[in-house]
Amino acid sequence: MADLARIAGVSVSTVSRALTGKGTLNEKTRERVRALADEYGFRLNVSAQNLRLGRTGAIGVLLPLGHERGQHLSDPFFSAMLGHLADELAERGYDLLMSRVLPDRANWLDDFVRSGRTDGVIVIGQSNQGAVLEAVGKTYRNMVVWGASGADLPYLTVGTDNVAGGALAARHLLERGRRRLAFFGNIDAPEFVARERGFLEALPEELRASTEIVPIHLTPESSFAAASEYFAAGNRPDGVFAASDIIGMSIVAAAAEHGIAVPEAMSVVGFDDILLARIATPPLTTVRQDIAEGARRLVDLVLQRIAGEDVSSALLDPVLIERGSS
Amino acid sequence: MADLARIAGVSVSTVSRALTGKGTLNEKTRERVRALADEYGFRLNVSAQNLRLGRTGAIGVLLPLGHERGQHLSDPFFSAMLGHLADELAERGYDLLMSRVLPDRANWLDDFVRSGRTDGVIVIGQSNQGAVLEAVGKTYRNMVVWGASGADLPYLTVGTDNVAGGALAARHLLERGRRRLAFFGNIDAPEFVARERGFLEALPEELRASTEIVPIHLTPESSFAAASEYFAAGNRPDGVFAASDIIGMSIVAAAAEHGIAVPEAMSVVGFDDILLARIATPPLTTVRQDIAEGARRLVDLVLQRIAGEDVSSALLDPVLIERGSS
DNA sequence: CTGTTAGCGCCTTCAT
DNA sequence: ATGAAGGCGCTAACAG
Repeated sequence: MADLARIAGVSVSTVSRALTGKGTLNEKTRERVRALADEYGFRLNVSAQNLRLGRTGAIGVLLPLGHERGQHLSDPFFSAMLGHLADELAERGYDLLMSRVLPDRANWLDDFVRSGRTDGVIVIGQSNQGAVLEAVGKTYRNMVVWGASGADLPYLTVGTDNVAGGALAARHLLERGRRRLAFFGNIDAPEFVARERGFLEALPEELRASTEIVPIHLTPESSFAAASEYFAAGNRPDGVFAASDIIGMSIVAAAAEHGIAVPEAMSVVGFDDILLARIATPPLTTVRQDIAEGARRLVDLVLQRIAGEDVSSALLDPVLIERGSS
Repeated sequence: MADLARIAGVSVSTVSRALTGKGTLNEKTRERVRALADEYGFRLNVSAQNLRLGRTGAIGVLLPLGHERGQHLSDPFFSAMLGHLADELAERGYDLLMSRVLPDRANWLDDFVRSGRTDGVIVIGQSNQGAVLEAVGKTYRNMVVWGASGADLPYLTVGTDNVAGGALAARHLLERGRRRLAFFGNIDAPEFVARERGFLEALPEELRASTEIVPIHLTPESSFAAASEYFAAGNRPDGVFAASDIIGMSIVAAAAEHGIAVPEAMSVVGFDDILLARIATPPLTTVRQDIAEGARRLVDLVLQRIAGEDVSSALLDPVLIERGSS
């Protein structure tokens, strides 16, 4: 900046005013300095600017991999979310600092927020880190979490109404005349627990008892293996609710291997409505989460918190999308 | 830092030395300062630290969306790459600054690298931005691009040998006795052009002329729509090479709708080997790219360039994975 | 072994 | 309308 000031024959503060557009400055001087800056390929150093302004201009997006090392980012749901977050943040002039974290140390989140690398934090998925989130949420305000909302959590959440989503799946399978039901899902993360609960609660009492809960991992390989094993053991449900589309697709593939026709002999309902659900064979019936809207809310909330505004958590409505698998 | 120095009764430089571990310091003083820092929840401000050190501690990962607005990040290949990059960078103490960019302005890349927000840049996919990459590559050194390698590009590349990959697909289909061939792919980005070229070159001359090139977009919906239209028009190839797994899965789905049995009546070969390829119905034969290795190389190269070392581009070998779709 | 000092590149109050 | 000066939070000579 000093160089440019010398070249333009003005002071550094004038250069600053010309390039940021802030403050009051003669229009001609401003134009002249800007032209010179372009000519010499000069740009303001954003890091220094941010240091001076007491901000970083970045929001951290953290993906805790607590329950599933392989899940996040291999699951199209999370990458779609990440893409939308990137777009939303860019639109508002913020950078997106991404971090996958293996929460081995209990203070991974605390370390991150106190390092001052970002102005706020969006955590995608509670995973099994509920305690950590609560602890940090009590003292750190600029944090929003994608996931299940809770009674009175000390942090903001944005998420789909998972209980309602589970109920949608249950009612759909009942309408299809299915009675031998099963739920496939990871029971470690609150989102999935809520889906299971909503599913069970919407069933008539006698079915609730007979419905099988199949604990499963969230990666394609392991959920396929688990489903395959399940069918190999002779289990023959006629209606399955999968806690994610990836699990749902794995179940369909495993069923094919065991000669179980979908949807004739067994209906499968997924969760998320990832883009691939539409081109699966057969196309997957699923409970849709509005990812774009979710990303928008997450960004809205964290920026409002940074601005010191008063905000509260958001709950999004799920929608059942009927396709060929049921 | 000044506060902590006062509390500990030492100077700020002593605090700095204690917390960074650099320089020489009495072990007792170091411990005392550290304990105090913990007690008061003090952490060094990474931004200020980096400003002083003349670095940012971050690498930019840019995804140009030139040819396909919807592609990147909805394609599991790119998100898998992103995940691996995040892991590799984290392991080396770097942050990952992610940016999806719609290259509407010609100087999107120039703006980014000169803003000084990152120490280096990894661009995922050349898209249709070859000219921009070349221009910036001439003056900016710390850039590595995932994609096709070129004669003498002024920037570093890491990528799969797409020509060899195309040839693998061609030979496989020939072995299966397929003769009515088709290639489905976007012909806008160099990676895909190279796959097509490798495919055609490996065919006997008479087949090369009869092979249909079907231009296609890379999102699941649009590639499904295009494939569906293609079959609806009465086309009946018996061997198809898809430029990506997503396209391949779309083709399988579209074929099912038109009563074309895969693999009996038609073999389909994809490209990438995304996790889902294994659980597709039928499981997808594909040309695997080693994403983890690719990410490692990308990070290696950009960090070596930053360190001023002499390095050169890397080309990875593709492998054919035979599964049920062929 | 530790303290003092001079910046990293920028913005902003206070003068003029 | 512009310039001078101080400082954001930190590190690295240079002294002592």
